[in-house]
Amino acid sequence: MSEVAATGISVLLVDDHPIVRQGYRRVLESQGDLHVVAEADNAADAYGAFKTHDPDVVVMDISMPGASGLEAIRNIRARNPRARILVFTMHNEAVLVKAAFSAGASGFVTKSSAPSAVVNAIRSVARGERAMSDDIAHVLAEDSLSTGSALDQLGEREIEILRQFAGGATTEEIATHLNLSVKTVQNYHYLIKTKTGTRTDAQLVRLAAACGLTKI
Amino acid sequence: MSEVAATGISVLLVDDHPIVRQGYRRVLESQGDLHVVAEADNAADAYGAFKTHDPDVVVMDISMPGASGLEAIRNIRARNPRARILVFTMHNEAVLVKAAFSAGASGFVTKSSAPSAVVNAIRSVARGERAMSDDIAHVLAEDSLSTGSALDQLGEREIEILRQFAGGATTEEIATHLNLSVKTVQNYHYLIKTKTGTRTDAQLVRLAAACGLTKI
DNA sequence: GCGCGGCTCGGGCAAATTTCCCAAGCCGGA
DNA sequence: TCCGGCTTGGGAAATTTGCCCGAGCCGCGC
Repeated sequence: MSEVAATGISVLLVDDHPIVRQGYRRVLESQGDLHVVAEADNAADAYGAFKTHDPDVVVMDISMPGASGLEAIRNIRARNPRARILVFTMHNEAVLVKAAFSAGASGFVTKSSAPSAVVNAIRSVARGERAMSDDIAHVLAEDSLSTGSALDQLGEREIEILRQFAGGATTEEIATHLNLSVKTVQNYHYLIKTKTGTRTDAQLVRLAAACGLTKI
Repeated sequence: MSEVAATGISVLLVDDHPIVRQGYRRVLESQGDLHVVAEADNAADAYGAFKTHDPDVVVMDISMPGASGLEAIRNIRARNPRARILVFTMHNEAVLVKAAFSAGASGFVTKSSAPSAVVNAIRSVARGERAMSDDIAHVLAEDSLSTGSALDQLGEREIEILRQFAGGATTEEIATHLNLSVKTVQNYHYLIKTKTGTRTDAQLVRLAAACGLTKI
């Protein structure tokens, strides 16, 4: 997998939409140096295909049904820490980006990017570099100026409150469950949002779901 | 636009992701009889491109930022009632399908469909037939048998606002996107919650996700 | 031992949002 | 034509949020 220059770059495509995969395949293979050696439409198959084909780069949409794409990244990296994974998705939330990188992704490119940016990102991660699209860099820059870190920064209590909140409980219900004052739960709610850099309850729910804290 | 057999089928591609469009273009043009004559990444441009190129079929993802894709369908059909519009999206919620058809779409195909099903759907709508992918037919069938899902009671505007909200947008952002007052969006928010019987924003997000209105 | 920093718990208070009720315009169907 | 539903918003009370603060507890290093 290291002789990139001589053999071109082998790519594993992971996306849950068949025609999207086929479209990417054609775009990538028209480049000459990029070769799609396998496709997968879910996290489990992605892991299997990675074991079989050992591609230079995995291009993966992390918003797939079933298991979390982040989990797939973790699995692949656990098997081969040298694996290069380029996340390619329509989401551009800072928490997701950070979660992807900390899960072991080498790059993060949004589908809003120009096709040339995507293929360049693939080449970059194949060379072992980190890559991200301009909009993602912007999101992360904004985020680093305003907020702290993602879900790992949360304490036990905060995790528990976030779980119940994302599960649909009201502030009062959480307070009752945990024998806290409503005020305390409200403060935790606020603290969790600032810590995770989410501005909306909906984003918080999505984050919790993306991190496997709650299932939808 | 009627001499389809002699000249092939001209297609206008509407999707907000550049590389997705480029992928579709390659898939469609490899078919021989399909020719992509224009692309657009938003509703307004789609309408302009339709006026300019008068394509046989418009292949459109209705989940675009800004104006509703349903609105774009209506605009195009208002200009030319013989326009053939094939909705091509990842959403498979019955309310969305029904809304698209009542807005004037000729077909509805999900991105989960096999590429062959997509190109066949394009040929079908070009012949003036109605087309939908198997999963959409299944969803509609289920829907017609059920007592009504939670989202069935929602109007088009409510669906759009719910989608954006569940996607993480704030009330003000939604108001800006849709050119409404914040107050109106707030009222919709409240109305949606009462109609769906949810008491929490988190429950609303989960409902939207469960119905395929948004993905996590 | 002692301070430092972290988590946990909550008060306070202005600002913002939500909740609920209401009205008006528009449009399609009976 | 009238009724009902959708869409758009105003108004006012109720609630929550945003951000500040202090207190108790516990581990950790000096």
